[in-house]
Amino acid sequence: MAKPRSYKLLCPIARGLDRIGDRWTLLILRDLHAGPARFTDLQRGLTGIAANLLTERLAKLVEDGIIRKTSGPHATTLYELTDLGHKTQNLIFEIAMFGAQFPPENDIVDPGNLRTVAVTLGAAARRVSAEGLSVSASLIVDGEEMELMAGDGTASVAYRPASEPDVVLQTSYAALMALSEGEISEEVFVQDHCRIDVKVPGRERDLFSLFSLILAVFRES
Amino acid sequence: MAKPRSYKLLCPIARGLDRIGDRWTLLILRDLHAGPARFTDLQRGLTGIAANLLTERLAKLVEDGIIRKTSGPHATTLYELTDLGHKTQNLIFEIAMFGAQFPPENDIVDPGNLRTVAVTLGAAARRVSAEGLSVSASLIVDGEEMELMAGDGTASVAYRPASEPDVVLQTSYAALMALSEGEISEEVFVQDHCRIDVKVPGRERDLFSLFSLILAVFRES
DNA sequence: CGGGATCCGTTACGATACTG
DNA sequence: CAGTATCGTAACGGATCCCG
Repeated sequence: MAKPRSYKLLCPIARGLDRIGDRWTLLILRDLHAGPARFTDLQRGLTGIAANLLTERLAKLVEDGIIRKTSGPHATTLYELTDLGHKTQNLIFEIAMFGAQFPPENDIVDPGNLRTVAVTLGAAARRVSAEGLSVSASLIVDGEEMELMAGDGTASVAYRPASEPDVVLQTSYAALMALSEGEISEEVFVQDHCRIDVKVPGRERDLFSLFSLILAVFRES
Repeated sequence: MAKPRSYKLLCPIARGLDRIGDRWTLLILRDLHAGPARFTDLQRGLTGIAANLLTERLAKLVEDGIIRKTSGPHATTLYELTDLGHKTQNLIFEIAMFGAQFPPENDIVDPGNLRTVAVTLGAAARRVSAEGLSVSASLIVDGEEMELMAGDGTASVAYRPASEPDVVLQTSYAALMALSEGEISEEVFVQDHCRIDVKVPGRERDLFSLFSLILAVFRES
């Protein structure tokens, strides 16, 4: 496989970049933070990464002990983070906080799935102090289901259908990004860009509060 | 300058990587966290980055508002972080924490200066709870002077000669890395790999305590 | 000597096509 | 679904040259 480029420096930053600094690598890890994924899940989430590159990156990540291959249902292969891989959590969050300060390109290409959304929201949710909030919500973005939860002072987002949600909130990726960019207010978002189905009356207020807190995480960057 | 490669994704992580994800870019920022630097300071600290690449990276970082050019003494040009650039602090620290877990390559090339050391130590020092410690030390690594301070519960490292140090500690880059890798103990480090000159008796104990705390930051990764 | 610009061989990437 | 193979293009790396 020919040895890849390396900085060959003793510096821990350079050593880290030698493992995760290649193009696409951090985005692959980003998607895996949403949970185990198949080759094609990753390929779709990364919008057009060449198959050979994805193969190469995955092989190197496995070799470095950052991810591993496992067997999923129907004899499929799944990739998942190892303990070492999970330690990129904060790192990826910090990149997201930094990157959120820059405007997007003019010609955006849409991802084939929304693992990115679950991961970004999840990273922010983990920083939120959700004291006094209690809600289990199903967040459906462009048809993809995520679970948003708050309780015991902490909040989290998972990339999977919610079980017994108090509130079901449907929206679009575009609206969600417009909200987080500050292009639309929370009021406009709720009024014009959401379909909300309250299963347990009153809990929608906790959901809105949680949304505000998550947004605040990005603003404070 | 031909538009550079971009992920063209809306994801904040991808947007961040579009600015700082290119090869060398994060290492350039790393060195600038030690303070303003000239073109050649950076070139030396990065051990063999091609001049055209450094030029290109610096231009893009300036364009994105992450660094700026200023005038130094003798009509020299200096590069320094903007406010936006300073926000990469945590990001770089997280990479260092992650990277410290991997072994170095077999054939290491030595950097031309030790900005990397000041930045890495400084990032760790900032996380330390230095309650009860008070010391101002001159840390001289392979002849390069840094200032290590603790007081008011916080600690810091600066890439500049110390003014009125309580303790002067001379050591080598190799010994320092062996210590942080756990290859030698703190006792062996102090005994065999340091020359210590105590100006204010007793303060050397605070310095050793501070060293222990900084090392602990890396171990907990 | 500091701060680049230019040139050119090598390597990595990106797109498409193809296979078990 | 999960990759491999091929190939044109873009980026990198090293060296040389230029200018104040």
